[in-house]
Amino acid sequence: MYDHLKGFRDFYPAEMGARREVIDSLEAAARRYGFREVGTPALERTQMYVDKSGEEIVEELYAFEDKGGREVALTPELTPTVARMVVAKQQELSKPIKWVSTRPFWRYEQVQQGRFREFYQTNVDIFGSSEPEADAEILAFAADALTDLGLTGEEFEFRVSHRDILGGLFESFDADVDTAAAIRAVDKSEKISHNEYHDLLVEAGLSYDQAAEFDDLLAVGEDDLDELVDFAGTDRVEAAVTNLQNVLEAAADFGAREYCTLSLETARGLDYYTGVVFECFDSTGEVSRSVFGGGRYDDLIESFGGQPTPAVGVAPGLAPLSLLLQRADVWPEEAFTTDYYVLQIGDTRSEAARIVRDLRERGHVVETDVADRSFGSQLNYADSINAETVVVAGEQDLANDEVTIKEMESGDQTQVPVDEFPGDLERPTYDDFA
RNA sequence: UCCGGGUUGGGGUAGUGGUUAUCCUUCAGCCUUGUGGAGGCUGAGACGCGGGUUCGAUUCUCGCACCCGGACCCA
Repeated sequence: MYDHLKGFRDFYPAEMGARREVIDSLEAAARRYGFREVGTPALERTQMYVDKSGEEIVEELYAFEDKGGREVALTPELTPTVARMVVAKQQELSKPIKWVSTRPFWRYEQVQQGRFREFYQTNVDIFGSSEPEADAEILAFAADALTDLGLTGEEFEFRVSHRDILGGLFESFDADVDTAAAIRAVDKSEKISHNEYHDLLVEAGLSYDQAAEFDDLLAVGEDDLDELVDFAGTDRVEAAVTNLQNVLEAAADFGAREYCTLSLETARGLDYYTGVVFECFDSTGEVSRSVFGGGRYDDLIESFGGQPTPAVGVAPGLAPLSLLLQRADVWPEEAFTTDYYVLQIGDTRSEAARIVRDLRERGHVVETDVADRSFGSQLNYADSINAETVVVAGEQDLANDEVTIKEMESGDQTQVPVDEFPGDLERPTYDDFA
């Protein structure tokens, strides 16, 4: 017996069926918006992640030297890869570029609830538009994806913020602020105490009075964003506030506004975000962590050597999403369904196979005996796979040129002439012959 | 990397420093070449791995692996 590796999981058919339904639903929502699927490698050069995130990131990677002496890593995220792809074909791709991809990623990190070392994410990105409609389309896609899965506005919320509002406010203080550190402090603010939060802001360069003032500013209501403009008095903050308002207005037209809450305390830890950022939370708070997040990252493509190309995206992870779906009791049922089981008894393979093939041609899920088992065992198996209808192709039935059609749920059955099954019927069941 | 709690047949469990490790369920076969969700019989299947203490360890102890939480981190 071998153990699996920590943070790597096996999915058996029942659970995999539920996962498949969720993934298909997410991707179907993306396809309706015209996001096109891309396929991407599992390995990239380690240097790409170091350039984007710094040398420390190597500790979090499955990184190694390949047999050709290249330093490579299992992809921990998709963004650098799609950025690389955009840069490589920048001229020939028509804008905006709208891509979707569901895939595993790997990070060497500590396992905890909703976090594994191998995990699946659906990445959805738009490249080439800085318009608020692009941000709003990402929000609308995310909202559709969640409501398609059976969630309602009672169960989740998008906490929407804007990096440039935060950065612009820090800039407007008469202090030498380490903006990145200050934004990280904001990102942590909900998890730590008030005093610890202020301490972090002071470490980033504010005075205690300024920290308190900043804290008050962030609590501003959705209708009072202009107060921030008045306070800062800079074009940067004014532009950022206008942009955020425009995104929310577009989101209203796109049907996503009702899921959005202004939450300037939401910052996302990541350095490369530049504009609107948002995180999806469980409204009941039972799932304590952010379920997923997204936002605008306008500088990344340029930093990868491309033409300046604005970008905005979101990446729901299946593991945290499943926590939310299970909490809301809309995780798909983990059970098989089978349309038909064709039961053979005696040497009836030839006729049974004909029936099986006819039914499969109609697109149904059909099983038959491949283990030479007894009548009782076959029926038992048909029950275990939740077969809806059992077609008994037994010697005795065929001797009369008949088959027996049995409805498993009720146990009712009837005889049908073998050449009338399935006949012209698309999906014949017991009721058609009773 | 750190903190806490775990690990006994496939799943859920009882128990013990000493004969054949308990029960439920599951699975397979048979009763039943003709009827599953009922019953009977038979069978399969476990002390996570390694070291130490001991005459003897599933039990005590140490290390490791894996699991469940949490901290840090979160691309």
